[in-house]
Amino acid sequence: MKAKKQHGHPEAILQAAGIRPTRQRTALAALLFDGCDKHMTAEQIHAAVRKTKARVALATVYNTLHQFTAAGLLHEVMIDSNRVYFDTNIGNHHHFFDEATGELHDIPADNIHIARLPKTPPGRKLDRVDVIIRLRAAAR
Amino acid sequence: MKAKKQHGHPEAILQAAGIRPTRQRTALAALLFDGCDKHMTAEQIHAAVRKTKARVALATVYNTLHQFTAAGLLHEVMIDSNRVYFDTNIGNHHHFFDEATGELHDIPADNIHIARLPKTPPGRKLDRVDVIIRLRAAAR
DNA sequence: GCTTCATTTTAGAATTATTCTAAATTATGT
DNA sequence: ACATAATTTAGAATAATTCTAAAATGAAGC
Ligand SMILES: [Mn+2]
Ligand SMILES: [Mn+2]
Ligand SMILES: [Zn+2]
Ligand SMILES: [Zn+2]
Repeated sequence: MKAKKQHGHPEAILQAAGIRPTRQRTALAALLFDGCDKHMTAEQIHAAVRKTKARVALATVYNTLHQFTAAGLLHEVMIDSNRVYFDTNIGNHHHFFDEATGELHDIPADNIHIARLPKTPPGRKLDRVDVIIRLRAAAR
Repeated sequence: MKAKKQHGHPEAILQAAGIRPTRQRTALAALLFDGCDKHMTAEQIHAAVRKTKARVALATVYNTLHQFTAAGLLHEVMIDSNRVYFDTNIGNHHHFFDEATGELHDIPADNIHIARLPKTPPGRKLDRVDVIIRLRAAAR
């Protein structure tokens, strides 16, 4: 009754993405695509799936997250040199990064205006523009 | 005859930053603060200093880079989940990241206009805004 | 120049996120 | 059911970084 965004059965999402819905992939999809935006590390996702009845090896968590990313179901966010966050919000948006807690929060794309973007160097194409607003604990 | 930006003797730079100019710190400062903007990883800096007569342990490279960063002589740039880049350009600017080569290139701050920045959450203060333009090899 | 004490450097071990390997399991097509 | 391909798995391997505890160096006082 509170879920944000559309979300179908995990199996249907995987089918639509051309990924075979195995037991472990379905368990991970159910966890990730519940309609709420999430930013989680592989370890966090592994811990979360462990709390359900499903058993999924850490290597499978990594494999699956990379497959989901390749299929466009997730985005990788690299912000902290020693963790990758997997973002279930695949729309155009930016991030607050709270350095105190390591948490990421979304900023809708239209909350930030970027103008006069320099043109991309020759032989390259623009992949994406990431804006990261880094936050620290306030002075007092 | 071609050096960009001001740069004094490495020892003077360290003195001014309140860092004791030891042999290894001076060697690293000489390498980094030659007036040209650089984006290098610890391993790259270690390799570069090895080519000079100076002998510096990798642990010392890491220690020193962190000290330089704490003193405001360098900025850390986290873009690639498995390397930290140390940036000698400490002014306000942004980056192109070439995913093909792993190279970083500066974008002057006034080449990008950011408007309507959302206000920082309570209890937090804005540390910095990083804009990363990710590039890939062009289609053909 | 020596002695002393604090600071710095060092080699190597440890840590941690992630990837790899090769074998075991599971799913699919017949 | 059988054969075959895809997936999963445990554990080993890798790689960036940090830690440890010992050795070297630097500053200060004599
Ligand atoms: Mn998080
Ligand atoms: Mn790593
Ligand atoms: Zn997000
Ligand atoms: Zn830069």
